[in-house]
Amino acid sequence: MADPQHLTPAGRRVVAAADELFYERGITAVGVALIAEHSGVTKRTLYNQFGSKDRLVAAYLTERDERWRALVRATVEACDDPVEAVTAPFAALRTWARTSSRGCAFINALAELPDPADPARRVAVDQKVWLLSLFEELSAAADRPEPAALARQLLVLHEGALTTLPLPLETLDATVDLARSLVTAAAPPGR
Amino acid sequence: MADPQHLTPAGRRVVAAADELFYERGITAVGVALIAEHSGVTKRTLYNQFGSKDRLVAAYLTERDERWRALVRATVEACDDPVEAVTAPFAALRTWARTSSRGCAFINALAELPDPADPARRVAVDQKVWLLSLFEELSAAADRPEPAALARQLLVLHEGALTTLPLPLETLDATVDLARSLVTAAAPPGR
DNA sequence: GTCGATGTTCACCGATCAGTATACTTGAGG
DNA sequence: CCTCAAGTATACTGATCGGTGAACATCGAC
Repeated sequence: MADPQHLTPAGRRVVAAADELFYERGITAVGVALIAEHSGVTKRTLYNQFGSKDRLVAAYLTERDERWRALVRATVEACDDPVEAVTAPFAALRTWARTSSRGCAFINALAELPDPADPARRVAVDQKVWLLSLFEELSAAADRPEPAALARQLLVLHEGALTTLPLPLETLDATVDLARSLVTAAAPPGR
Repeated sequence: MADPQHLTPAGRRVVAAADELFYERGITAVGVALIAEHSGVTKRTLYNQFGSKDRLVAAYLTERDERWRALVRATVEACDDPVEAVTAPFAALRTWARTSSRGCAFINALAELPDPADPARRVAVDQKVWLLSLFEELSAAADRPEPAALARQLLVLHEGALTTLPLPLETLDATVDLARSLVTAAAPPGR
């Protein structure tokens, strides 16, 4: 049911409204009635499609995750240089930030949903694990030594830039520069 | 009213209960009745002391901020070497993380309280601004060139480590190492 | 000995919450 | 023509939410 391919047109509009409202105003603070209203759909239809608010939240995070991964993949594939590709997620972050001024939706979800059994937590944690292994793959492909350690550093930088986004501190450019220098400083071995 | 010095004994117990419950379970998810119960205080007393939930939230964040700043200051002052002192907030973070497995309370609060006029947002933003200028002061005192740029990098690293804390990724040690190398790599000028 | 601050007890308010019941409409496919 | 799925309209439930009113207890200070 979390698969947007299997959703009806009304279901897709519900997820779109949930995406905007949950992200902008917070998950707990937004009621299902408001989402139904914004998507031009009856509350009954919403429940026929998703069954519960928890599952709607999971669908919201899943859809956002898929959009984010698609953007990152496209940015990576647009890079000719494998060294440049390692920092492609940071370039994607700059694009992403234009419409996401409230920080990371997944970190925010973890903040609001402390229950370890909540299915939405899986989605959020999986996203970070995915990004970490992507950094590692890209580092290895760019012939960096110790790609795992570099990937950890890049992930922390990425999360730092993402979470300071709602703060008026303008940290994005400085972070991208630092990430680039970390990657280039980690020279290929045996030169 | 947010000053813990002016609080009555009952008021202090309320803040202590709010500190635990708001942080562990989220601000919106925890009702005032639950906080009153956990602090052994009547809901009436809670409202006599704080007036509204918003103000209690602000008091909770203020108290947590003061505790955090005191820890950082103590850690900084325990350093003999001014270069080592620049990364003292990261050492403090390691201590802090032992009791804070749910990430940064201030980032979490920003996630839950999207209203720009919310007084609690000021507290959260001010904390990050304070940390940024502390990094800058310490960098300047350690004779680093471009202390402002270094401070930005350190803040992003710090927030990255803090927000990945609830994730099972073990990023803290790697982050502290990277922070140290950034500080030592920024050699004093004119040597 | 009284007075004000601190706190308790407990009932109460209107609003909102997630979720459900029932009956009706619409439109495409066989 | 009929059927079935998708969706609408509306009213409803029980619980919980933040917040209030009013009367009473305790106790140190002047």
